[in-house]
Amino acid sequence: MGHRPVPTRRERQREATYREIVDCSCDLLREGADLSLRAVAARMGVTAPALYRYVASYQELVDLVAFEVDKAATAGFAAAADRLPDDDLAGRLVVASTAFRQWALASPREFGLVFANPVADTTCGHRQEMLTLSSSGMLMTDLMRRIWERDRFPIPAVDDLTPAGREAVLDPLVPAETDGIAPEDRGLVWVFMQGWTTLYGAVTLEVFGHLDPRLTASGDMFVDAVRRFAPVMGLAEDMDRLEGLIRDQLARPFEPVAATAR
Amino acid sequence: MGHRPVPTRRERQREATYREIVDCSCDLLREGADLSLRAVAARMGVTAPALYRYVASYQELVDLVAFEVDKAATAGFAAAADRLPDDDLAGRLVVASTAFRQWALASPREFGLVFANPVADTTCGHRQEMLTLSSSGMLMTDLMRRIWERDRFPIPAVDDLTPAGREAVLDPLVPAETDGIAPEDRGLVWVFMQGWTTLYGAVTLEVFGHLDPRLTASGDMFVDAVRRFAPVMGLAEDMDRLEGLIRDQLARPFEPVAATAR
DNA sequence: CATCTTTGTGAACGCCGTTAACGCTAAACG
DNA sequence: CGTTTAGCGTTAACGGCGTTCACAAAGATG
Repeated sequence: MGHRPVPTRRERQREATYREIVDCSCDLLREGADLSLRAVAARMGVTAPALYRYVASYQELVDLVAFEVDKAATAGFAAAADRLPDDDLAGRLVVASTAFRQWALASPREFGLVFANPVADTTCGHRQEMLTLSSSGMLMTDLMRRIWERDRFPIPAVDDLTPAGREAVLDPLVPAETDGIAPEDRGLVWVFMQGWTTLYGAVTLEVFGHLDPRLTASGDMFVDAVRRFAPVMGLAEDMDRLEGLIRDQLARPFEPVAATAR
Repeated sequence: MGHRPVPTRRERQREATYREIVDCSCDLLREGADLSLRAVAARMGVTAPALYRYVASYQELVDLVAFEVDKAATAGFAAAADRLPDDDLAGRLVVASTAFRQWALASPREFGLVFANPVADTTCGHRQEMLTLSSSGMLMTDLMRRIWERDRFPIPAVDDLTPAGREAVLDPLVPAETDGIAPEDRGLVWVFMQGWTTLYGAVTLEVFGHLDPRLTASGDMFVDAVRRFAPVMGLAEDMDRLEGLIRDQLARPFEPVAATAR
């Protein structure tokens, strides 16, 4: 299996071009310009139609960039969590979530690309992978799973879920880390979704400017949302300490992890 | 004051044109086409530059349409709530919220226009009105306020809020119905915001396709989100009945209220 | 060598927002 | 009443966008 079919010269060339496309796109976004085939092409020193050898349409470029942006941002969230000891799982979770919020507020364009983009056609039969492009979602759900494995906080019984809920947790569309979760414990996946709903809601509200700017500046409503969700994961007792960690993370500017080669 | 400065002929003409612009824009959105000055102009039997006599830019057209779309949609939510007795405030609230969700899912383009639009510049000093364009938000907060006036469910004390929270509830930017709320009861406004965060989050998540389609189809996660918020408003006891109302509303297709003349 | 595939180019099409200079027409004014 | 003027619409044009197509250079393949 892993015998890696040695890339031919052309294949390497092609992959390098792909990376250049993504890099130029990210540069454009970072500079506040808006993403366009022509702009990317120009920056690469190439004409626009050339890009059609690599992406089939503008939308495909957007999807490609969104995927990479999400991956890069997630690395940043993980790095923020790494400031804490390995065994402080709850701390890592709230810090990663806070880093997510700060990234979103600092890079609304990128956030919109990844999370407020009409994610693929709902009618495209091939079991739309990347419901959430998953990279960042995965980080959070993984931490939640490990907290549960340690604390065994109460989760809904699979039989108590609605039929659609049962289906969704037993055979999830998002390719999360659910494989290691026993069928009878799949109520945990429901908690994943509750948490994701809460986090996504709080952050999106702020990014789109539908919250009082003073609260967005202070982060108080975000903290409140986390506080209200904490009991679901049995973290009520720990919450005062956790709020400290959140506030601490809120104080430092979000720093993206440097793009690693390869 | 109310002596209505009888509109001159020109003024009536001008206002009629404004309405035609909005109407044509809505038609375009409804048909799945995308909103553009040229398309609107063409549909009006006019050339594009003519529209610049009415809106200063494309963005201004978007804002104008968003405002009207929100107003019209809100009328639909209110109509849905009107299917219930006047004194069933909690029922009206959940039904209106459910209608909001259904509208959003049925008209994602319009929803995006109103609620996922980089709402004005945050740097524009003039105390950005319409943080949420407010029409629909107003409907919900009004119902919440009336429920509280009747039930007096517990609300946070103003002094328990964070400094930014205090400022935000005492001198709110959103021109809500807060005027009638005594300063010492302004903790209620905090509950408004919590509710808005929850509702906005649940709906946006679904509209942007970041939830398992089976759950979006069944509405189970939406119901769950409402269930988790209900206790905050002291509606836990009533929640089984309310879920019935939600499911009932989920079953009927959302019908926009017919545009009334004037 | 000849052949075929891959990758880029230039020109063009149709759409977009926006600006400018120019008429027409209906209200406003003396 | 006639004359002025402000409001509204026009045509023409600019630059930018995604996208298509026919074609040329360059690389890999036999």
